[in-house]
Amino acid sequence: MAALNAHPPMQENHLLAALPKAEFQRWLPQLEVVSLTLGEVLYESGSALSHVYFPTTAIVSLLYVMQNGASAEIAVVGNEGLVGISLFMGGESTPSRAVVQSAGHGWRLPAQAMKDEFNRGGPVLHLLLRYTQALITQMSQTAVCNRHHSLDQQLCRWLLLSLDRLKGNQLVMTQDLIANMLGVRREGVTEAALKLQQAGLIRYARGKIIVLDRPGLEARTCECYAVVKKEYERLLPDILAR
Amino acid sequence: MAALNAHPPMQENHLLAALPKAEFQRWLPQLEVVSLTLGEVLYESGSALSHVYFPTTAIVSLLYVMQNGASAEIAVVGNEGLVGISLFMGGESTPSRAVVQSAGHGWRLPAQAMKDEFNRGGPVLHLLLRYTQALITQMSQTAVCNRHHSLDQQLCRWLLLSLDRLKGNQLVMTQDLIANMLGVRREGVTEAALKLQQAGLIRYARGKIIVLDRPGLEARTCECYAVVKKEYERLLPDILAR
DNA sequence: CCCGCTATGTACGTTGGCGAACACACAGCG
DNA sequence: CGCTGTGTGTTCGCCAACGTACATAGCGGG
Repeated sequence: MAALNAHPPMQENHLLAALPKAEFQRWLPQLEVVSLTLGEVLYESGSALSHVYFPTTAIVSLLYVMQNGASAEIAVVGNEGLVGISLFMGGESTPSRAVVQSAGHGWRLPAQAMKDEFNRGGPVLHLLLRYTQALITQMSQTAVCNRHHSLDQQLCRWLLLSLDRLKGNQLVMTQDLIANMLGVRREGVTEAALKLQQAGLIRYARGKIIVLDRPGLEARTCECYAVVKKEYERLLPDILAR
Repeated sequence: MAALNAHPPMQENHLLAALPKAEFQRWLPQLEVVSLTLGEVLYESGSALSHVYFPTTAIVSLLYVMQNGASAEIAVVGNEGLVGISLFMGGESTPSRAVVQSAGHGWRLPAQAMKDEFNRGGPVLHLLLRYTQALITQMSQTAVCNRHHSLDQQLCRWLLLSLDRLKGNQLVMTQDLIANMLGVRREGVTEAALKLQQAGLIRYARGKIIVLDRPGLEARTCECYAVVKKEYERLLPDILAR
């Protein structure tokens, strides 16, 4: 773990941190720090992955982009997880796209190293699969939320999910970006955000959002947020104990 | 495979059929034919699974039921797959419910047998994970579809997905049931179904739907259906070659 | 310091799906 | 044979989100 500390600006990735020592040692020589810039595409729909990414301070969205250009977020990945599960699930690619939603850093590992490690079986395999199940829950709940909940509620859910994956209480994120993730109009996000600001829950200006009252957001969001959060805690207790 | 033929009324489950001989022989003594009745709950949200199910002539919906009783379908499983992936993914349970959406039969296998086989690694593990990735795609696409597409389009998608998992061109399914799956009002389904009937694509009465013009449905549905179908074919080519 | 760009705010008519209420019609049962 | 329950059709007002258009306001570079 000393190696991690050798990169002071890097926060940990909790999935990496939970690896048994032996496995981590095997990976270490191949792990590489990368800077992830806003809007950067880590992989494209249908293309084979060259690396898997373990975000530390960055957040990555899994996004589906429709033929007409409209988009919808499937799930979000931060320092609790990894981007590129299709590598070990066996598909090599997915119909979705991975986009950096919040700039920062992460580690990356060559695809082959990940596959080799996974195929050894053992604890790494089980850890990755439990993470994948948590991710599945997030995707399912996104489907439910898209069906039944108001934009106001979804915005709260989205802010909380993002906040959980960052340190501090500030998000660097324009309303236009959020609208793209949620798959709604920018104007809709403006109205919803205004309500939250007027209620004193958040404050924002030109792409910076500061969360003032987190419990207030939790009170306004739908059940989806709690369902996902509890499922991550249930499936990955060793990881999320911060 | 002779054992399957020993049950003439049973159609195959393609996932079972794709198992290597040695593995199949190990499972055989523990496989049990079960009759699945409409509305039967195979597992409940949050409860541990006692068996995994391999539908043959039945269709099973993975459903999330909200606190207020509203529901939304996450994905659908038929003779191409299995119900209970959380067993080998490591979570033992999920926040969703598995409900029989179309009565029929299936095989079931005790949970422990599935876990033991999975933990041997090898081809069964990879087969199951590829299936899981296909299921993930279906879930993702459900989220996208819920966000962006009209009820008319979603009804077509749903009919096609169900049809793909049955033989023949008839569905036994009330509009009320469909509304529950899609998470919409029954009246909405009535209106959408009327349009399809008036266009000569389907014919229905009191819980029986007959598809007259499948290409017509495909022309009316959104891209989601094709995305999911292609991904199943890509990930499970050995299985879906009927 | 001003210009232009980007981010946010506002307004207007439109629409798809909602909730509720009720009409009808067929099937199966006693 | 008529009754009852279940499945389907129809209506009406309502509202959230949409598409479009345009207004303001801060920020950064020339």
